[in-house]
Amino acid sequence: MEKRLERIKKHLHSQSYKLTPQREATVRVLLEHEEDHLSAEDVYLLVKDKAPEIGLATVYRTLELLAELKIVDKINFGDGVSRFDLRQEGAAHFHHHLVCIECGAVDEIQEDLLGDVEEIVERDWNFKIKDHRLTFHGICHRCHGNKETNNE
Amino acid sequence: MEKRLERIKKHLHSQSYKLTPQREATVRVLLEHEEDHLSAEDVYLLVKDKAPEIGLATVYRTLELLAELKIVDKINFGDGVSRFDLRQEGAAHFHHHLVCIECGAVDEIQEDLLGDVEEIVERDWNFKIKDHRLTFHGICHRCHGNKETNNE
DNA sequence: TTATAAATAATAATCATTATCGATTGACAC
DNA sequence: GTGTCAATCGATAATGATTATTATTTATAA
Repeated sequence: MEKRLERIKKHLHSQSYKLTPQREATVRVLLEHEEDHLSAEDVYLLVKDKAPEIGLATVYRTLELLAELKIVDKINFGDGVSRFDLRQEGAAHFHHHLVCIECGAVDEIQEDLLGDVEEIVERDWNFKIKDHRLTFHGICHRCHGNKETNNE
Repeated sequence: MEKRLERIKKHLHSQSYKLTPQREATVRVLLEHEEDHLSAEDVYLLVKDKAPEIGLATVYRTLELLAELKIVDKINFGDGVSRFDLRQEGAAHFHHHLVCIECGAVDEIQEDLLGDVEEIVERDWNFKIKDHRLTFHGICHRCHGNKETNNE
């Protein structure tokens, strides 16, 4: 964790940004909640535990900065808030998501899966892919197990 | 076009909803701008030409209703507004999008492409897929042609 | 026609996000 | 150390998309 923080610090410095205490506290929260998909408000509340004097605007500014540097990805599941997700270090592509329409859980798929599809899109549509967003909506394995869903 | 409108009318009636003049005007705008990805505000302004007395809230309500009935899909490209896209009649799956980071153009991919991927996800993650969202961000064929992009 | 529920227009309210602005901080020159 | 400058910050106002409210209108059917 300290290693990743150190690398993020270097990444910021390479772009002439500083890792201020507020930014560090924000990054730490993201590192500690890597599995979650926190909204800016969520992050704000968690950061306040570490740095009670931090302002909401600073959290927004920091998340925006981290997104710009591709350290986090800003995603939207259609519920009216943006969520922030740490990009896997060294991952060539942004991971995918499984959103359960029963319980609301969001699971991640780290596997690429889109290799062939991207090849087709680049060739047939002459489109140079820089990033992607893939989200499946459906019933997760937990809800799926709880009750038989034979309809449709 | 009238045929599709008629079918949408039937679809509404089957759920005990009426195709009021305001709703009809809204659907007509969507049919006439099938290629576009209009925001609620966009739709509102266009509908006002047909039905000047319509209220913004009615457009929102109508779009929400149409989304609920799966006649349109609500999508979000991360620019702060929801956009509404008519679902292709008879299409098993929602189509995909290519968003150009140069010019902002949004193109559609009607081909499925995800068949194999969905099979893997359903099997390996035990996730019952009901819907999906796939968007590629990159350089479209128009911008791609204008200047050589050899970086990266 | 009259009762009733659905739908509407106008507009107020909400909520996430962004902009503003004065204060603070840290790096560096002197 | 002190001054200067730019980056950053906290507080909060402003914005803008969306939703809720409410009184009114419309459609439907007895």
